[in-house]
Amino acid sequence: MGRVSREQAEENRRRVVETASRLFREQGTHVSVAELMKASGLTHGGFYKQFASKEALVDEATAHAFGQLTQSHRDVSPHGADEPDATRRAFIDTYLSVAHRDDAADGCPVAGLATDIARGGDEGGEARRVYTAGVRAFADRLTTDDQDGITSLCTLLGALVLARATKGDPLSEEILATARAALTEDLA
Amino acid sequence: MGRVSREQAEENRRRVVETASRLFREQGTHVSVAELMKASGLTHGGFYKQFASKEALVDEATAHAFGQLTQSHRDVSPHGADEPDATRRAFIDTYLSVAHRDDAADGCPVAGLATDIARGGDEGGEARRVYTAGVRAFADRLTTDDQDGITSLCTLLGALVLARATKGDPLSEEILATARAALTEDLA
DNA sequence: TGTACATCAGTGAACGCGCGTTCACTGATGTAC
DNA sequence: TGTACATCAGTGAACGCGCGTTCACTGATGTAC
Repeated sequence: MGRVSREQAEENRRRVVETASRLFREQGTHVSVAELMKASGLTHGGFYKQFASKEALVDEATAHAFGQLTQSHRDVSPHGADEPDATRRAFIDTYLSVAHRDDAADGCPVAGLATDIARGGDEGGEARRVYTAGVRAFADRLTTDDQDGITSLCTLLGALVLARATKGDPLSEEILATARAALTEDLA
Repeated sequence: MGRVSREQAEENRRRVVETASRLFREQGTHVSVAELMKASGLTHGGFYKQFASKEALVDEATAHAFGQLTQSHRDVSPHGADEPDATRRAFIDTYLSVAHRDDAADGCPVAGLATDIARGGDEGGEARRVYTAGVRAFADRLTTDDQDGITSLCTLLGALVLARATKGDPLSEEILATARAALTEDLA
């Protein structure tokens, strides 16, 4: 193929990080370098021209996924909205929707990466720090005068994880609907 | 080593299932057959004298883990206890303890196996059915006149998963304590 | 601006290793007489 | 009860395969003049 322009190389690199952040959330960080590169339209050999190791990509993809999450929080933040209750209700309904359950790749990294982060070595690298900061920020966003953000996040996350694990059984939709009702019952 | 007595063979088999049910909860179902057999005091070659495939062991180990869960529910059931509120409080405090966070191997299979079940193929085999039935039974156990069992389970599960993923940061203990408080605030 | 050449992103084969699984072999167990 | 032999749980080497990583090579890009 020969050398590629600097802009093209940067775009290729970005696409690998983006692909990784999606496949890691969907299938876990065990997704292979070869698969990641193929899904990005490249061959696996070039990987180490862009990344020091697979672990470095895991760190970068985790940061990328949490960057997107931060952006989506900014887009529909309960804080300072005209109608905070309606905004919160919309956020909860989206988070606990069938669409979010079925699209882990584009979904919340707190849910998609939880187990891989938990099992990823006790010390844990950059990914663990980014993850923890993301959880804290998420809980803060959910905190209101009436609701504790940490507890709301636990219920949201638990419901999404359980709905994904029981998908295919009616219980899955029941979990989503029940948690949605519980989390929105005090809202206007 | 030569042939082994029928009772010895059955005990060896039981030990493999038991070991698998612990290591799968702790590290995921990616734990290798060789590692599983070694941890059971055997060599890997004999595995297929006892199990049809690794997938069959995953199914059996999942069922074993949920069998233990059912037993522990029976031991400290909120139903029919002399002091139901105290029993429920004790259960929640144990479930959201640092000890349970740090011992996934002997812990709740709903938490330890959630991601592996969710990612384990859309149709999913026996393990998926056992898991779903276990979630339903767990939620039923948590249901009271005042509390919805599904929502309580979502909060419990979410808190445990998040505490494990943020372990090493003070946020981890904060999550456990906050969820404990929220889940027990209405109890006597 | 045009030419000569160095750079380096991407390719594809290869590395050692661990995976799930198979198999020839061992020898104590279990059984037939 | 004692002996002869078939059974089969467990061993350890081997299988094809995919893993993360390395490397010689290609040839368009970027640069020096």
